[in-house]
Amino acid sequence: MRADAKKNRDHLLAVAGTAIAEQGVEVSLRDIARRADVGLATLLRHFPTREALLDALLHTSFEALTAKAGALETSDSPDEALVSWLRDCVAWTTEYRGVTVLMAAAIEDPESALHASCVTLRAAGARLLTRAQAAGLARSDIDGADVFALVAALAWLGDQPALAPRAGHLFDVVASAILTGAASGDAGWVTTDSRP
Amino acid sequence: MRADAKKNRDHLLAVAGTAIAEQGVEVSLRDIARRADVGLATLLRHFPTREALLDALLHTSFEALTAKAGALETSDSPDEALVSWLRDCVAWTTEYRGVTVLMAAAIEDPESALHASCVTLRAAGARLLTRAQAAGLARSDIDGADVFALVAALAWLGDQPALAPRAGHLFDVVASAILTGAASGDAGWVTTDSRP
DNA sequence: ACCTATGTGGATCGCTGATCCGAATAATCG
DNA sequence: CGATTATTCGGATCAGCGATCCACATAGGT
Repeated sequence: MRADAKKNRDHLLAVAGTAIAEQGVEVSLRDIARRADVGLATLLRHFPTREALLDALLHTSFEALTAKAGALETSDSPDEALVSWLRDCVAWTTEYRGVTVLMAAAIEDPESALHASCVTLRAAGARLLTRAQAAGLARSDIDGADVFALVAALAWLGDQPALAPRAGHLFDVVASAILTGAASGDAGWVTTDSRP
Repeated sequence: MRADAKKNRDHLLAVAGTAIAEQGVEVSLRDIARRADVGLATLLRHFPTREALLDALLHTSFEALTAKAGALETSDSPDEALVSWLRDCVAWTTEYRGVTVLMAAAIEDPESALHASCVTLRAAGARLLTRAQAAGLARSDIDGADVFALVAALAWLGDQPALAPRAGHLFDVVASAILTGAASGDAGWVTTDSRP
């Protein structure tokens, strides 16, 4: 890659990160190009679609989440491992308002630039789920795709200004449904807030 | 209202219903106007915003759901009443792909044309929840807003092509979390599908 | 039959992402 | 170091969106 091209690419990624943090992933690509003092065509050549831009931007985040899942696979409490990883996933999406919709669309679209990352993430979650199920700590009538969908739904809640205040509490509610709660019926130990 | 205006208004509503059924609530307003052989300005004068159009279109559905909730309030099993009404709500949204996002935005925006309908719906659900809680059949650490958010999240799942196949099953999972399952721990009786 | 208040829709605006292509420039070769 | 070539750039343009304006048509009461 030519030096000026790489410079533009890196600069665009930096600017896109800022813009998305401010306005969410649906920010105007023209805005990003303007703020990077670059033509819109240049942005679109480096990243032909919004998904391609996001994939480049979120690649390290995806890797971090996947790595964390790998580390948790040897934890000695598979239920806590699963729930804490799911919580991390939901928490991570809050940094990229609107990303959930794109990921939900990408998981079944092999053409999407985000497809591979989403599939990897789902597989990582599935492994944690399977381990918890094997230990009898998670209900057995769900699979990795179910967990991915539940996390997506909870992440979407966090994206909706009117519903976001409930997202944390509802995560606990849903977590209590995933776990079989052999220890405690209301799964109080995963609760992070203290509403009645 | 002048007779020709009313004719246009009714015709627009009919055409909009068809178009939304085909393409979801984000269908181009220009398309609706075109298909109704009417200028875009005419559509926008009758319904200044997309929300206003939807409110007019969905008004009878909202009334039906609210009425059903009222009827269920005298049911002799508050838990079944709550869950079956929630299921109706989720099922209803599948007829209007994408409506969930608009409703989630409207519930806290008094300016939205959909605001009143959403608030009414939430209140109806809250009454059914309170009744189930009073009978000790629903967990006590959630309120009407939580249930509204959960239904919205499940409805959103049904809107995502990749996640929709799981929506029915995940409704049961979430329902089992809402109910205290005094009768059966895994709330198997609300399950409608038979996946392992 | 007229007259006015009401309704209409083509034209236009600013915005979106997509695409084209002449101009600019980095990298390479003589 | 200078010339050549392949790459990159970005202004211009296109079709689409919703919003708005206003000259024109017409329904309905007088």
